Amino acid sequence: MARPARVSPDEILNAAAREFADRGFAGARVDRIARRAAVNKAMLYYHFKSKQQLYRTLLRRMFTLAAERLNAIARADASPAVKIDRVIAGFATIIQEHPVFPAIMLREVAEGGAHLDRPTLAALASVPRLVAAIVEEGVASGAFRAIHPVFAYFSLLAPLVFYLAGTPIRKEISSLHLINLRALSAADFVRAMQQATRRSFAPDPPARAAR
Amino acid sequence: MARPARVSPDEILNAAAREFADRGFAGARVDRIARRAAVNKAMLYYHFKSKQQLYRTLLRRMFTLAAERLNAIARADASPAVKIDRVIAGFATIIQEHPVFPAIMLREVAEGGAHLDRPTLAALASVPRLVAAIVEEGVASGAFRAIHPVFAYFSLLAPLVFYLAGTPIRKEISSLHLINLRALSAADFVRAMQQATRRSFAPDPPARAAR
DNA sequence: GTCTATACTTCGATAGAC
DNA sequence: GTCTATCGAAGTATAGAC
Repeated sequence: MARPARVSPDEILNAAAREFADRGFAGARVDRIARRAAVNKAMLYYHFKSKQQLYRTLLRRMFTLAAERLNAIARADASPAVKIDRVIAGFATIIQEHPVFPAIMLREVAEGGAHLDRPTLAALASVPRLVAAIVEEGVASGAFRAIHPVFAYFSLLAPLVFYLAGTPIRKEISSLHLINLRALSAADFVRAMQQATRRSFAPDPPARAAR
Repeated sequence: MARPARVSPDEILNAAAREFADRGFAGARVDRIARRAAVNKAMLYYHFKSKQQLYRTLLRRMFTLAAERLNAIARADASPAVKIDRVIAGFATIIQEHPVFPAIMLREVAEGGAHLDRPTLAALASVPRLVAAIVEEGVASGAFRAIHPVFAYFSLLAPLVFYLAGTPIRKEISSLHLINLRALSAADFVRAMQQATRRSFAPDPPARAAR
């Protein structure tokens, strides 16, 4: 008694994610999302009341997923430095599992959150809050020097997102021979981020016989 | 014999910069650009043959300006570490002089350079090339540890752009009381970036009596 | 739940007078 | 160089049959 194959809203959301990542909210075409999901437009509007609501649902999911991963890292029994290593690797893992995330994040930052409602913004806000909690824990315990949690958040997340979202443009620039740069894989980039952050967050060695 | 006040293409470009920053290429409306520049649409099309050409002209200017500033820094007589401090401050200065830049950069990275032609991409590519030259100089002289130039470029630029472009969404999140974070001015952020980068790039102290 | 056809709107771009 | 008026294309969303 197999149920007839039903088009799940999930397939629409996946198609929407690719379209919004490629073209942004304004550039995304509802027709194209429907075609990518192998659904007709009316079906899409049956599951989601508008392009905007589809977008909000998608972003709320993204942010919630990231917050759940970060929450697991923050609650684990590990030193702040190890947690920060895991945060960096965790962001990279999420992005590799969902290659559309960086472009969507970049665009939404540029939009100033214009298409987001309160619950979506709340889901978004929990991401920096969790990172800040780890940083503050490390600063309080002396594992880190005095780092501003907001600075920590941006210096951790931004290079990863920028680098990974920038892969297409980097490929284009290098295929036009406009610049010749040594290869740098995503895994290399993560390791470089971890090394740089460990050095950047480390407390100063106490001045010899201070005071 | 004052010339009659003529609408300069520059005013159209300034209006276009704000519109493209606020809404992206796809979301930008030619009518709105014209209205913002106090010009009618036909006038705009008299100076620029299409929305795309207007966009390309704008971005080529942006990248060229940034490359010129970086070039002056790279050629100066200073240590690599000081040059990197100046690169960070220089990016921040350019952004403060042109507050529309971050959003446009974020969007263009997300677009994968889709709207750019070869000369515009060439202007863009010279920015990471100049940063890479400074980093490679520092690595070669022993002033820096072995830093990958591409990693250096992204870890310098991305946090600044992300942080400054994210100001509107940060204000919205904090005005909704979704998160309560200590203030962090742009100048503070620049100083934090400089400190973090100096620590991150510094060479390892030689192991005591190694070998 | 699923589809076709279409109403209504808005946009990029141009024609043509001055 | 500058303007008004408008065209044709393309977009979001819905009506209504099945």
